[in-house]
Amino acid sequence: MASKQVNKADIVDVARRAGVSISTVSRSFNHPNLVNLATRKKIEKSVKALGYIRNRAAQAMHGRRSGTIGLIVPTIDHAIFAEVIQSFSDAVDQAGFTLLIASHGFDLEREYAVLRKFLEHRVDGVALIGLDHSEPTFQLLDQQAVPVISIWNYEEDSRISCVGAANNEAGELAARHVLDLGHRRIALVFPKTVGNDRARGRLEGALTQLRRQQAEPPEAWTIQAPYNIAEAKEACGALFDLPERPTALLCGNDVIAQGAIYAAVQRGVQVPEDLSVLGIGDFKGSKEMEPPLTTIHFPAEEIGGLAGREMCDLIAQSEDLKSTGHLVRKKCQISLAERATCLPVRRLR
Amino acid sequence: MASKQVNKADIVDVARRAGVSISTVSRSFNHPNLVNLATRKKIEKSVKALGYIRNRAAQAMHGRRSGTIGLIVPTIDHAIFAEVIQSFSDAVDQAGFTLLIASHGFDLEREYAVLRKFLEHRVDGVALIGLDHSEPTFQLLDQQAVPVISIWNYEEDSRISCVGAANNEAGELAARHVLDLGHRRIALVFPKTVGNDRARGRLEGALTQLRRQQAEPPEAWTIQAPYNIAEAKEACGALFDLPERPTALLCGNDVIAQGAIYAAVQRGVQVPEDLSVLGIGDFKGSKEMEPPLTTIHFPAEEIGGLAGREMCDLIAQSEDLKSTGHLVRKKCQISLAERATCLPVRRLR
DNA sequence: AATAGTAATGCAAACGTTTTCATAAAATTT
DNA sequence: AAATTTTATGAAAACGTTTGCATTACTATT
Repeated sequence: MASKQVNKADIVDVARRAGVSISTVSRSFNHPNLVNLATRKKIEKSVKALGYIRNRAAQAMHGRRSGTIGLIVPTIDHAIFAEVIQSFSDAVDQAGFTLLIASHGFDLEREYAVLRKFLEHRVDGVALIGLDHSEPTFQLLDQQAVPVISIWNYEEDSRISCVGAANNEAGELAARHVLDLGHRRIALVFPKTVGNDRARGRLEGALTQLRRQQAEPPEAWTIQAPYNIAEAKEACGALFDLPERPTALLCGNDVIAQGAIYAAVQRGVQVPEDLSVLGIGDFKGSKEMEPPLTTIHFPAEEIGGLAGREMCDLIAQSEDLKSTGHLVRKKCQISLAERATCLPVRRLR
Repeated sequence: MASKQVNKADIVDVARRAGVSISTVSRSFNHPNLVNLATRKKIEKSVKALGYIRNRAAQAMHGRRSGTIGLIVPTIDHAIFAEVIQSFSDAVDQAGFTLLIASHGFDLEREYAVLRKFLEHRVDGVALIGLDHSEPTFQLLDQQAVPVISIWNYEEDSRISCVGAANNEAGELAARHVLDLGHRRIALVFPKTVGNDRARGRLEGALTQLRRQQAEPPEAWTIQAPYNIAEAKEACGALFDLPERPTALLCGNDVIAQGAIYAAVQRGVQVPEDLSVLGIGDFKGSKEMEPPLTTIHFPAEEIGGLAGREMCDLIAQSEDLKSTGHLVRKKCQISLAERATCLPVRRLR
């Protein structure tokens, strides 16, 4: 209530109060070394007194960068994305950028719409999750020539720059582990794969490996579960109620694995004695579960951080526009985190 | 590689190509009804052909709103914030706003810095978590007269608008429940309370209630654990190794409760038979745990959504500046979610 | 047929900066 | 002491929009 005609101070006011021209004020922000120390002090004082805050929108209008980066994710509200968002955010924050975030709920058309919105705001760069995007999305990115990076997936022939891991390798690694433990009766629980190259890659990798060793699961043992504990628990429950039970369960991610384990506990199925469960992802908390979850470790924090820094580099490069549009691709290593939910299969019972 | 002199199209180009003035083009975007249908079509065609994307930075410069809202959270990477961020994001998205997000890692000075950054970007509104903020933060908000809302906490005499629940009530409710079950040997595990009014409120509420019934826990049974499964598990482990063990454990939030249960499982302590555990928050997955966690339900989604809509209203009001700066406060109801981790205390053994 | 409205458009100022160029003053070199 | 370089500043154009005002061409009213 106290202040009423607030919000007004602009660079002109600052200049007037300091008794200098606006050029000098602007310069004292952007190239302080070009202005006399005494003048700078006066300006600083004036800024303080007026509560002046620079207007980046006005700066951006000068072909200067907006200082923002847009991040588009399927959803914020999942352990794994939250982690990657956090580390990406920290990385670009450190470089002085401000992060715009939007989620599209696994809908590629909404992704396109969000991208357009971000471009209206003149983001300096765009980050997306995964490599599955609609054709219009790719075209828009190309046409606007905005620096772009894909997080989470690595593919050697990706259409845009990417920082991530190879999901098919994760699937393979997972399958190999349970096979190595002697399992042959293996079930698969994966999320829907359309428009989700992460899940698809993992599933394909796993299937390839299983086939190679003649352990492809029957139809009834390949089930779908969304990325969500409650439904995963339910779906796995149904699987356990089948007359024939597998000795090992390969899960598309740790959340599903968690659901599977809860479903098992509920039915008195002992993990790992009666059933081995393997996750993929190694989410926060997976290590601390009881029993600690055996899973494929994805270095989410590393991926997010690396992607953030790479994004900033890409933007810096696009500045001096000699950048011939070469793509950068970084592959992060995944690894098996052997913990307590997998056991060698019991000798022929 | 195909496109090189891209990125150029501005409103002038569009106007030229369509054979009209820029005013007309601008109008056809902002007040379509004022321009002839045929002209509009021509303009539309020109826009498509040139791949023109409006520049919001330039719009914002006209005193128009920037179309952005800034959300500042302690951290993105926690179940509870992720949920509230998601619903807040959805709500403001729906109203056409773009969300700027930054985290401060529970550091109130960084919070101030982030706020400044957001103000440079001329966000139309700011949302913060909780009501604990530094004095400079409050002053800046006041001085810049930017619409602001606090998410998560309700306080009837809050300094800024707020949408949330009363954390002290949650603490009270939690304490009352275990007391009602007959417990008297009750331990408390809470996160650090400095700069965190959520935790503080809960702890105070719980203590008040316990004192009222002469069940205040001894020093050794009031322990601190960060908001993090691994460390919570460790801290609770230490508690369980004490010679005297409580019969009930009141946890500052569900993550800590989860950690506590894991620590118990690890030591063969049966929950709920040997130990009742009560969480606060009702995070995603708490219901699905085995055993399902008894906890105080916080309607995170409701709070986030409500806050988002309220934020948009606040912005709309500040437009017609008759808004006499009155605060809005909304209290969301919490409730006890009785599930399986609490049992009445055994009769005098 | 003259007048008053209305609809559609254009012109130019404004928004808050940055930056190029010009200039004045001070410091350095001859 | 004159000439040159350096340092510090200001004036003004530019960035891409929106919008108030002016203008023109119709349409409806008398």
